Amino acid sequence: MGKRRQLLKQEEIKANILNAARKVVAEEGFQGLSIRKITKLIDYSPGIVYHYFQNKEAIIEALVTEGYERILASISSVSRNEGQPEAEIKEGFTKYIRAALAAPEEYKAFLLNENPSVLTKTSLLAQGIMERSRTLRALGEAIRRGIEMGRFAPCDPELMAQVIWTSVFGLIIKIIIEGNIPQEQIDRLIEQEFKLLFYGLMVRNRH
Amino acid sequence: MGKRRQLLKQEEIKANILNAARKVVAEEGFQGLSIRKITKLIDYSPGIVYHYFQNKEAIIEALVTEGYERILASISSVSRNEGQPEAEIKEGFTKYIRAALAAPEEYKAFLLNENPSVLTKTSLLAQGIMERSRTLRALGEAIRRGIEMGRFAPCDPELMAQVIWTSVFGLIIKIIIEGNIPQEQIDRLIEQEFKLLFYGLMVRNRH
DNA sequence: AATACATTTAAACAGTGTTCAATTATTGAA
DNA sequence: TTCAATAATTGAACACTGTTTAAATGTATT
Repeated sequence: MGKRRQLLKQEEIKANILNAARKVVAEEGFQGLSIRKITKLIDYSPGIVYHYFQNKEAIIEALVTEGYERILASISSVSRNEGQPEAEIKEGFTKYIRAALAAPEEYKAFLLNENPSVLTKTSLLAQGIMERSRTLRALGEAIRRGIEMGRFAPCDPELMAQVIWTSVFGLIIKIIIEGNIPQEQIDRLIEQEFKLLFYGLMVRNRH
Repeated sequence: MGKRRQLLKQEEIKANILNAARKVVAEEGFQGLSIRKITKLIDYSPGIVYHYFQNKEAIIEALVTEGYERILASISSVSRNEGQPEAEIKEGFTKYIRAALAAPEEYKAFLLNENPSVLTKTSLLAQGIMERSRTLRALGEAIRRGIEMGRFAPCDPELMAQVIWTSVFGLIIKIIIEGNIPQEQIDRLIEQEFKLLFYGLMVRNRH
């Protein structure tokens, strides 16, 4: 039956739809995306979309997931720097922040989940939460190690991890929302953020 | 001509429209809001809205501004605690956080400005930025006072204010997005957040 | 070639925001 | 009170939106 070929073709058309969607979003943003615009771009009739996607949200979800996965991938590329927990934490989050800032629309869309016509709170949110908890665990362990090494003051590592995550989170959103912040100031903000957080973590009575 | 009465009536109808809009939003959320639903509720025809508001966004903006103004009002009620900058900062932000969490939809909508079909980046955003910068200034001054009093380590007060604001910001968004976090844990998060931030601010060599 | 199956379409449905000429209600002056 | 002017309101229309579905087309397999 040539089923393999058929499957390939299906994937091809799915990709075409997503490509067209990407194009529309790139030009008019998520709110400018419509099924008819997509199908006009690939010379199909509107109905076709519903043979390859369940609905419009599924398309948006695919696009957003794409961007968010790029961000998540940047986390997993963080090398375990066994020696210095501060460096590991800082490096990891800096990468995360930069990745998030590189795909602001998708990051925002991901956050705005369950909000005005963006996403349903299904797979993507679940995935994000899972991935976040994984990051939180890694962060918590790094803090725990810092405490054991005597670099950080005694504290609840998991709670501290949440607090740090939260701060990073706010930093990203702030930068995205504010928009047009010069790179130089972004760097300073990141630098100061970690400085403050690490000072807060570190044991007292140090230089 | 009874112009005063006319003005009153206009305001009355405007209020009716907004009330109806509030009702729809309360039941179906912002994405469920439509002009026809509003006018059906007050027994008018759809066109009437455009004699009292420029467009749908103006209605949404009015609703969101309302919620956000409540939040901002909570800031201005913070008493200047000249003696203890930490207490002043903590009290102020705690109030702000609680107010934001009390009107999560509006707070989110305000943030999501320029995002999917929520708001235009006009008055509201400008207002938010102004109000924020005012808060930032107050926060910066509190930090400066803390430094002068020898409680905080020397630093750039304005930059530190931004960093702290950012963290608070992240905390709020996190709690709103996550949803269904027990009050008890929210309190712990707030408590820890400030603990970490203040530890970071405080001078070294202290108990 | 005929049948079975997958793909694609066109049209329709119910809804959206918005505009505008026409209608109705209200007002102030004669 | 009547009449003209003005303001308020309507209803229909326009150009969209997402989604469904019967019908038509295309494509393999027997």
